[in-house]
Amino acid sequence: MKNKFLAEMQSRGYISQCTDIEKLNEISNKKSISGYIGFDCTASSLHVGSLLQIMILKLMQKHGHRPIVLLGGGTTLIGDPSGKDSTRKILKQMEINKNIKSIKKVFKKVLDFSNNKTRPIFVDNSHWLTKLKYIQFLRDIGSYFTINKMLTFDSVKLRLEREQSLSYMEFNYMILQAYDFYQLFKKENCILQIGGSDQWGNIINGIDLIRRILKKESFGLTSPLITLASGAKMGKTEKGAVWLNEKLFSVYDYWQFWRNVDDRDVKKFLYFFTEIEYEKINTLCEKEENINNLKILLANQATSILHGKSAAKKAQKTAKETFEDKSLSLNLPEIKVNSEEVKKGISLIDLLSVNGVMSSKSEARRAILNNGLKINDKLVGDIKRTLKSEDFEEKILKISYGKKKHYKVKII
RNA sequence: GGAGGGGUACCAAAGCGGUCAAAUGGGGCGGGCUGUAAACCCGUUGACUUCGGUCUUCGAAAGUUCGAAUCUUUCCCCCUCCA
Repeated sequence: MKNKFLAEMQSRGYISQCTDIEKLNEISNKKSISGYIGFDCTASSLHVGSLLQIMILKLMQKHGHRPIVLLGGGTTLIGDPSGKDSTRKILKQMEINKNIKSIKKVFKKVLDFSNNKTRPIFVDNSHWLTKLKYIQFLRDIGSYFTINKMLTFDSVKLRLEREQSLSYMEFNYMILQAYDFYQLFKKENCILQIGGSDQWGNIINGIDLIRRILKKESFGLTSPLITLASGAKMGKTEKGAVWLNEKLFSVYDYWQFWRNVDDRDVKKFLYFFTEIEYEKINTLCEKEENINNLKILLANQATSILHGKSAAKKAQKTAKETFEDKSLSLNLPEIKVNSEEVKKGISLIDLLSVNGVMSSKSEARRAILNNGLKINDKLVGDIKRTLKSEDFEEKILKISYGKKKHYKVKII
């Protein structure tokens, strides 16, 4: 297992379980294979929770394999019960289509489309799922599944044990996902399905189905659940979920997210979320004495992968100006005010609550009273503080909320 | 279908007629210390406010009372046990 796809997968810590790693390794070393990962389309963007899977797709490309991205328009209509206590909210077809379009953008940016052999394929399972005929499907596919077995899968078992309701609709989810794999196996010669560790049961079902109908072998592989040193769930910040789409989570915030990871998670994240070679990471971690440099490296690499090099550089520059030089970076998030209002004086509390920096006036008041607000690095302290022309220098001023949230206020 | 227990703020959980915007813990936010880290310590955590207060909140609705998260009725939901 040298220098090849699975070896790197393993060393980077991408593998939790695999149905038959020896055999899969043998095959993937001999020829180019296709593997797929399905993504949920319940939101208009994926978040960092899905980033590991995306990195796996990238890694497939690196080793000459072809990734298939399944944007589950069909299965999102149903909702995967895995790892959920209650039924997910059901989306309309229209919303799902919008989400798929938006989610696709991320893959377009991250994956490589220049190489014919490894160019990713996008598929939407609604193409085949919505055309299914109920009776036909029950006879052709449903007959291969026993309720006895289905009841033993965690996604179902846990719900039943907790006496949480599980609708018949959701109960069918695993069959549909199995059918997806079957379809992709037939259409695209896709022999591998990858997913998060909660997908193990669903993946196994697909493999079984393929074996039973086509008498062919296929493979399943799951990635580990990412755990943080602090025990918290990965991907939460003061700004909420870490989304991959720029519109929902700015490049600067994304860079900051990586810059701020716990010391104990840095090395792991370098393996997970950068393309730096495994050995290189090891030597870097050994040699580097200031872990902050590794965090900057992580932030630059991870941000480059998603938003491109120049955007990452810009974010780093903004961070440097803001935190190291303590100056006002022009790239900070901007709040616009108009010059007429400035002449009259704008209430600081109003400005912050209206622009979403604070969720309410009370919060703004509290922040000021707790010495959490600064204008141009000077403590505010007075809840009646207004912004006047004198506060601005060349029509610009900086407001800081806490140590990490900085905004540029600009007169227009 | 029968018997019991319960629904309280972001979460968990106390309160069981006025002193309750509601104990306590977790989480969040801010401050201190630091390295934009962790740990620790302190403050804060419904909204609005002319900072005097005012308004809305304890599953939903109606009622008793000067006064209800707390009592009554109906309804909805959840849990445990029995059939």
